[in-house]
Amino acid sequence: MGAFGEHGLPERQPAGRRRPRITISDVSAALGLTKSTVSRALNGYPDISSTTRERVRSTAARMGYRPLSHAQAIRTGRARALGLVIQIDDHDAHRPFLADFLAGISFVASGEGWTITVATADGEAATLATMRRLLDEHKVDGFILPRTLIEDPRITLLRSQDVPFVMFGRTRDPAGCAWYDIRSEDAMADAVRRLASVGHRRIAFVNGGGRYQYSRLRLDGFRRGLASAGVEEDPRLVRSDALVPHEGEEAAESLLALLRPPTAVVFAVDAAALGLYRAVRRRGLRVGRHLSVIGYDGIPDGNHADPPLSTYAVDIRRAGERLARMLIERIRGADPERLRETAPATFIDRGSIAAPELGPGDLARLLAAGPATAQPRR
Amino acid sequence: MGAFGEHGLPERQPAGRRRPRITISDVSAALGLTKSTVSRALNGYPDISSTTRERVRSTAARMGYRPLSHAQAIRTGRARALGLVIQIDDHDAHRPFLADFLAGISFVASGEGWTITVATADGEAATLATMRRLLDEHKVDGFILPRTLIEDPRITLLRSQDVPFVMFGRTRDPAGCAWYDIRSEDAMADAVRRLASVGHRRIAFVNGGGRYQYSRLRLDGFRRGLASAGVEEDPRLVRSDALVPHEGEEAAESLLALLRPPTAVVFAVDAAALGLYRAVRRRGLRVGRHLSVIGYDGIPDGNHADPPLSTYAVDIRRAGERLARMLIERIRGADPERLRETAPATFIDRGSIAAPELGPGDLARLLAAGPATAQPRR
DNA sequence: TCGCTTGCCGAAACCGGTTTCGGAGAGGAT
DNA sequence: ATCCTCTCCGAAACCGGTTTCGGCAAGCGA
Repeated sequence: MGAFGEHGLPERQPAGRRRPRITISDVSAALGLTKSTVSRALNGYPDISSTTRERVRSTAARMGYRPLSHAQAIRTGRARALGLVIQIDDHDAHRPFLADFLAGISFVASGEGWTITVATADGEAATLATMRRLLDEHKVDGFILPRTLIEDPRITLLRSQDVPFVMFGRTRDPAGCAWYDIRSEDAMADAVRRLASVGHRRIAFVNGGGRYQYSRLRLDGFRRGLASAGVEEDPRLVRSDALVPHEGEEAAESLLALLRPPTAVVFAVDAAALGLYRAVRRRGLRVGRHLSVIGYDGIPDGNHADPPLSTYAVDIRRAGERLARMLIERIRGADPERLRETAPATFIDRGSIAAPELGPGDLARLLAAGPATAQPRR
Repeated sequence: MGAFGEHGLPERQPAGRRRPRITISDVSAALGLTKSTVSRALNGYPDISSTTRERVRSTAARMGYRPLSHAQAIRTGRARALGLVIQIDDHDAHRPFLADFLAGISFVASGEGWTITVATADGEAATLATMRRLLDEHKVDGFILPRTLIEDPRITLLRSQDVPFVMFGRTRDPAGCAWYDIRSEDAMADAVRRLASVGHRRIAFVNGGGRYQYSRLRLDGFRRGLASAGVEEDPRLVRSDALVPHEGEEAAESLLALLRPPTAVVFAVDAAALGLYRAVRRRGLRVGRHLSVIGYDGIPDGNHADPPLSTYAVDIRRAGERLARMLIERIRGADPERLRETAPATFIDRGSIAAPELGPGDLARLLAAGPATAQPRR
């Protein structure tokens, strides 16, 4: 009795009958303790006896008490929220997977009673401004940084403010950084080896954006693949900055215009690889038969190309899960250098690669014949 | 001088040199007023003289003061956050556009100093539980509901708790509901008229999921299109519950197996329409030539089909903007019945429709010849 | 001139938590 | 028996705001 006596019957229901939350005062009153004791018990302070601690824990749980995160935030400064700022002007192969990525983050965050605050921003400056605002207003306790750059101003900002963060991707200067990343460099190397193993010797590489750390890694992987397959690298077969179909198409055009064109092309980005289809189709040729292609990312669009694009799929939901887990640990004080993980991508063969039907010479002649010979094969 | 005297030099920098936020006390001290006066001035209370109000406003602005939303929330119960719960097991044609949707919401929300809290949930029960949790913890002030159902338990929940919300889509019982929606029913009618105008008389319709309100509307639109084109409806040409390529493929198969198959198919969902391509290709026929197709949604995948899928595109960023705006107004007390908007979708002709080359009879004979005649046309 | 509104602001309580400080009581050593 | 040290909890301040309440002064009518 009297547990709610101090409150004078809470009949202040705004309009709807939301049941009135139970507060820490309710719990303390029910236990005959003070708020401070309950608070310290629940937060594991050492000056509370284990008997009391357990008693508090169990009745708090039984009463369904959960502290109001922003009421705590006002004192502790921590909102129990993970921040994610998505730069929309940016190319982002992950965009089709954003829902999966969020699902992974949300799954872990919800389990820990944390929430996710997302924002979008147009341009690098706006991204930084948004992050600053979120920090300034204590809306988030840390950030997940998608698509890290070789030199990333976000990292500079967060480091200077001493704000916890985890990166999806690596960066040049890893000091104090925690990350989760897919070893796409291994995928590139694997792609080259696969192509070489069925007979390709002229293998081209079309890379992604130069500012991204992954581009550097994937180029390295491509070269490693060539080396391990015993194929000498030909610099004329390398292109870069192809992120969207249009750019991929241009790269493909310039490759096909070579005197000795490649018989296979490895793309660092699926979306760019789809551009090659257009170039090939325009010439009346067929991907997979006349020209082998491998992409990376596993975007769903690739499934509907003809033939479907062979690629490396990324488990992006798991990436979200791991990143959320790591960020929470990081916020709780874990050493960032201990929070570093990578995972492999998975090859999916959908039919866009095959043994070379023609040598580069024959292919060149076929191409030289021009689009004229190759009209709509309807 | 002395404006910060009470504070005794704020040298409590946690670790990084985050500049110490300026609080309402800083502002009031600088003005020689009390916190309460500053608070009421900024919140537009009538018992503050307009001179004082302006003086407070301007110095607050000059000092860069912005109230801590969770400090206000503890008293007001409002967190200045918009909630978005994404049900991931759900089919969602909007998924590829999630980033755009968020961009729209974020653009408006940021402009007003609000934030977005997103969560994902697996299944209807989990969605409701998540919403309840967010409400219980006062994490959000209202919700944007994507993909509304004919009977939507989320609406029931929010109505009963008197929580503000806006729907992306309509619902059966609109009492107390605010919404933004695309008039996809008009798009379906337009699709039929387009097909009829180039000579199609046997036009099929493959609808989406039966629980969604949009399915009901799109079927109505399809029928309206037939009526206005003077084509009699044939119930054998209507399918439903096709949301993904696989289901669309099945629907296409059963339509093509008819004694008098359609010469054109309208799909309520792009993703399902892509399934038809597979069925048609397997028969050695060609979309656009032998069978016309129109989809809806404007998903990017459709661009890479061969021929690209003609469809109706939705400006989903704008949807996000409008919904955010409406939700904020709703939270501020606007009448929901006043917050209702619809917008048209835009037809994009990419080449998957044409005048019927064959009558249904000829098409049937061609189909009856079986896939044997129609092997890989490589 | 007096009393009564009215306009305007300060004082203080309050929201739901956290954290500091101090003291009561138990136990051990002397 | 006295003193000292821990252990454990209560009291109260605090975080950064909002809101209630009351009072002072000016303005007004009588």
